[in-house]
Amino acid sequence: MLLSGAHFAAPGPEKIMASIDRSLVAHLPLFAGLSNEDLTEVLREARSIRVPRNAAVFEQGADASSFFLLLHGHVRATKTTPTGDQIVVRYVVPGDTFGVAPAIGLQHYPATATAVDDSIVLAWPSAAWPRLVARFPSLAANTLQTVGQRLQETHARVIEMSTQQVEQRIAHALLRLANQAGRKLDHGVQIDFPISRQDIAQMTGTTLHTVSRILSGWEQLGLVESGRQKIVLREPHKIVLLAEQSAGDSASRS
Amino acid sequence: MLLSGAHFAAPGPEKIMASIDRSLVAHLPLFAGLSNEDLTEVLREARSIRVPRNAAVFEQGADASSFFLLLHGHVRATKTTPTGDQIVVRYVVPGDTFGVAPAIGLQHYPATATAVDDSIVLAWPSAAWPRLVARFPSLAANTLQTVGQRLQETHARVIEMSTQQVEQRIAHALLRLANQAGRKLDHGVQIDFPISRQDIAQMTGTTLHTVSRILSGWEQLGLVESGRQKIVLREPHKIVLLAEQSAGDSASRS
DNA sequence: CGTCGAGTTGAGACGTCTCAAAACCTGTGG
DNA sequence: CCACAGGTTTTGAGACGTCTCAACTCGACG
Repeated sequence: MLLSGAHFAAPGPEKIMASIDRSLVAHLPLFAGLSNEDLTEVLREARSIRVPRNAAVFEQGADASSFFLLLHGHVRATKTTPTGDQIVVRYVVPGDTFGVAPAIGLQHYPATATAVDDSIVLAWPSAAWPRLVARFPSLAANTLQTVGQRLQETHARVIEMSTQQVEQRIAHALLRLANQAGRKLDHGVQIDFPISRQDIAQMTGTTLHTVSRILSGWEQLGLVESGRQKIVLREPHKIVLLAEQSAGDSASRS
Repeated sequence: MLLSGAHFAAPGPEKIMASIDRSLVAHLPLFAGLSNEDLTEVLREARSIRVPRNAAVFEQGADASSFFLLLHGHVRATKTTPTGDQIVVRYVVPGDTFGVAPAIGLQHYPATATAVDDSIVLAWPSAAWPRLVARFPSLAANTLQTVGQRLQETHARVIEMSTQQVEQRIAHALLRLANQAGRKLDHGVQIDFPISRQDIAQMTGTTLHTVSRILSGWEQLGLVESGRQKIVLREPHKIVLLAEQSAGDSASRS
């Protein structure tokens, strides 16, 4: 399962030969501390790839042949257990690195990355990592910071799952998504990519049924407006209150 | 809340002036790729500190003045939420780094570290990190790998909490602890530091009551032998089976 | 127009939590 | 050396949140 060639032939991601727009990426955390020339040198080794909606960038367990930076679109990282259960690890937003298995010493991708939107990614061959790091040590330092932050976020998720009930967890998840990928509308904030109840269930450790019930409830109260793979937060502030609500104090019962 | 001085005055950790035994640490992942002289130089900046049982190495939210390497003993890292809920992030075993907040760009410790055993730690001042990394880039690369691994482990924990029920999660937790800190006895494997039902509950996202009930059940079946802050796995293999058991297939009902 | 994925909703089962009380163990101070 | 104090563990009983199972609706797309 190499990145290029056969694997990408079927669903259709394709290389784009245009040179990469440096102004788009220069400010990213990954490249902090690099000069303009350094950046050019780093980017020279990357290819830009179009990934159509619902196509996989890489699959869990496959050989970690590349690491990536998302330029445009949205990518969902999921893990599947031997028993077939699946969870959503995170949603990748533009500017994020992902699939950094080579950097953390993994031979194989620990998750599957799927474009949920038509997306554009930069891809470096894994072999480039040690070379680039040797030449530009701040790449390692920057990536360390990023991975450290993700570790903190994942701990936060563990805490949520340990101490909060489903409604609070869903509220948190939606607020996080709205912050990362919210599109401001006049009647609220829309999560700017297709997302199903199932996806939310896999982010919060519950079932799509429970998610559906809770969102239906919120819709009744006018907190959200949701449809097929679409969610708009109409009252973000009230959802924040829901999220912070501790197990004891329940709301008015309609 | 600085590391030295007043903070450590009360419970009694004390500096040990003996030079650090290099043979003990030379093989650790953190130091991979360093020459003997490099190692000497790195160790020169560290102090060795004795931390008595139940004393804190650092507190969540405190200024991240140092980062650490555990030489001897065991340290529990915990996080407390604003509402007072607490979870166990992990148990640190000898050879592990911890409190690496400076490396991942955090100004304050995201968790509290408490010695559960009389322990000995190496401490470097935070200010040393950028200097050491500049001089020995493999430190950053090695730490990146370590943090990456921890991220994987934490994801595994999220998956467990999403897909398994309490009994399986406890089984997994105990097996992990036994692997990391198991002392082999003739009648089983003992977890080699004091650990309460409460601790296990905070590792697995449940209550001490449920942990107690389940361990009592296991004790009936002869799988474990447990007492006050003590657990011996008598039948590790059978516990592995329990851990792998999916939600559907329940055991024989006595 | 039929099919299929996404969402909704009800009813009941079940695992775990909560509340409560008691027994137990261990280190400490009288 | 004993008794007490405080943390740990056990166990019961009932409440409750969420899952499971099941059926149905809706809308998009070929």
